[in-house]
Amino acid sequence: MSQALLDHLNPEQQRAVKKTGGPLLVLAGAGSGKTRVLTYKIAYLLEIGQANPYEILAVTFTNKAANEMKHRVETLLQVPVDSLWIGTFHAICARILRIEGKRIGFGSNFTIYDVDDQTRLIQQVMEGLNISTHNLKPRKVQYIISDNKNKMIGPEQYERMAADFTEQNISKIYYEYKKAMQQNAAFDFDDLLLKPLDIFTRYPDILEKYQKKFKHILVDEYQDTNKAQYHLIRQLSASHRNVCVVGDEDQSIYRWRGADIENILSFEKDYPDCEIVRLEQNYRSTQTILDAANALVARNKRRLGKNLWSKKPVGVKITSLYGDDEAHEALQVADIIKRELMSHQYSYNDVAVLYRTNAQSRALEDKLRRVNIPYSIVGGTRFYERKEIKDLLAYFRILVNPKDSIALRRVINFPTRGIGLTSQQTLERHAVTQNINLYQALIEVENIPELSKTRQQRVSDFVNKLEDFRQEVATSPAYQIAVEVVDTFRLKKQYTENMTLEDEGRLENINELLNSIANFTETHPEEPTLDKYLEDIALLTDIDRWDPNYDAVTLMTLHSAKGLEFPVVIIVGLEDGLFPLFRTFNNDDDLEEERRLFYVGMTRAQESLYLLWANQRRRFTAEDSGMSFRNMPSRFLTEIPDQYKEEPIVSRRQPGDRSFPGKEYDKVSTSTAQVAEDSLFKIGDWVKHGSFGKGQILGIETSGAGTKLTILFNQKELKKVIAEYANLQMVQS
DNA sequence: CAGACAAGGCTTTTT
DNA sequence: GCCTTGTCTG
Repeated sequence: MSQALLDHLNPEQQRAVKKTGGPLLVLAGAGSGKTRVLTYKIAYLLEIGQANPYEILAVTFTNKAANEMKHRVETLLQVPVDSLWIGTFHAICARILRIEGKRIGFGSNFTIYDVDDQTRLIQQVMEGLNISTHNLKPRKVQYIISDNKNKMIGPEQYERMAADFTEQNISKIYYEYKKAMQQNAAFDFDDLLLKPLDIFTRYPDILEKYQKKFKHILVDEYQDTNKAQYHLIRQLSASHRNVCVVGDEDQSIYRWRGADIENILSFEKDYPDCEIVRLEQNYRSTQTILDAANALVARNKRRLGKNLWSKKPVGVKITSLYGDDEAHEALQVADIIKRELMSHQYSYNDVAVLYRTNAQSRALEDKLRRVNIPYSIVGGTRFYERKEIKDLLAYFRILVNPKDSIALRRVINFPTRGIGLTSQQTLERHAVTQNINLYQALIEVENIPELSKTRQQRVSDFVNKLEDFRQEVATSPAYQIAVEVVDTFRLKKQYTENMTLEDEGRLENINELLNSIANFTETHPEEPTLDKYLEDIALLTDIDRWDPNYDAVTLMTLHSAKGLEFPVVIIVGLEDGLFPLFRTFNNDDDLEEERRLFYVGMTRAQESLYLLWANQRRRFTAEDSGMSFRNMPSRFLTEIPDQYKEEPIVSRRQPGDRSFPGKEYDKVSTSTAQVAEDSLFKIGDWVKHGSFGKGQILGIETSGAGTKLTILFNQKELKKVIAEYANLQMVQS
């Protein structure tokens, strides 16, 4: 049987799988089958009796990859491997924290704070410290704190390094933030990695337990590990030293969040006795795409070097196109998709459109919707970050962890129940002076004479309901509680009263969340509790929520595309300043990372690759909102040798193609009549608006902001909207 | 205290 | 355009 496993692999892959003792570095180029190697290696270790499932730790980059890998191992071996430890760094750390939490004293009911929660907490901390949020934005402080955590710099060390007044303030905030997180029994994403390390240092017996347990450790995407992750692997593998890391330095794209490419570059130094296997045969792309990508990335200095080759045919050359602006670019994308689907037997989900920034998706969405090409977006405004969803989740979070004051503040007066700002401030003051948490203050509300009897009553009504649910939360299934909470606190009522289109959307989202909880309850029969559910969704990646089988074109950032492949890949926005971004021009390391990102994008393509850039693009930046930029083509385009590219197709947009007037930023031709003539919209046209519904255009005028349309909605509401923003769809009267 | 309305910032990538 | 924040009124 074990030989049968190996038969599916090429000689290098076999070598990687068969090396079962000691450190192993697998340098796996794009599309060289590294997931396959990891999967087979786990299967092989189990098959030959080198390890039991619970003695293997495998770290993947997404939860989806973890589930797929586990599933494939089970298919290969025909036995379940439930006790395997496989997941993302964050998921595995959360698991360790739950197990060890009780003993360490923080309990196992902690909450995971996302960036939004963190920022709110930082804002509170700043208010408490009397530091104005005017010049120093909480969001920026959040970023700085996270950055320092990624480098394993704590508040003490940061304080010592603080050079100026602002940094001294940040250091104060950092201290208080850390304290507040503890009081809230909350961990942020960085804590999830740092806390286990902290525990290992303070409780060596716990470290020893895991060192003994994990006889074999496998890590995927090792080039994107940060300092904390590096130390975790180092410490956990110290006893058995059977550590296999797989990665590709050319695909390291997370430097900005603390990933250190040195981790993979110096693996040999860390483990002088390590074996190195290079996987250079690519099974994904045509030779043309591969050669072009190789030539591009060869310009980078900091790499171990390899040369990918493919047995696949040479294939078609890379197509590059350029057009007028983002709307025109989107039109070209739509054309490419239609053409590819017609000339090959592709379906929509064979096509991916990749971009550097999430904001670029809007123009694409607009166009694809108009021409009826189905699409699905990965990332962007995330489902779990929507207001109505966060409100609902806040209720659940309080039930699981009443110390979570961010969640409590969020819903203490939502839906409004007569506990206004003044009452809240009184409660907070009481909490601070009595040195108790906010939830406790609500429970003891009758001890707060500053609040009138009616106010006290309102508070205790609220907190008593919560207390009732808290009795249930550990035992009842998540779905049951969720439905009861929505019912008791009338969380849908807000949105059912007027039923605008926006309300409908919010209701849909709430129902979708309830469905997902129902689904969770069914698929986790052994522990269908709310706290497990909350942890699950907190650690989801964007890709985890994406369904590759749904027949739609996929729109996502280049970062999200890592690890995926599509027959047709279209990369848009290849303009100097956007990709690569302006701010990377003066820093070689940053520029090399942008180049690697482009390399990742190119190597997603199996058959055809399209590269697009637009002459002019409207961008929102901190300095200049909504201005249009003139762009030069990306320097990366010229770094691809001509022999792999078709002559660039320069197309001027035909007047009839215009989704909106193209020249209004030129400041040359802005007379109303002319723009109105150029516009896709005419007076009298019928359009549909996302929240206002159907309406008729009564007037068109131009202003500095764009084309202003006066529209009569539902025959009664007169509104002025900016055409470029309004997300309008043309409809028949 | 609640709701309506205006004003201003925003977008580099994500666990 | 979106979203958050601040201000005003009943």
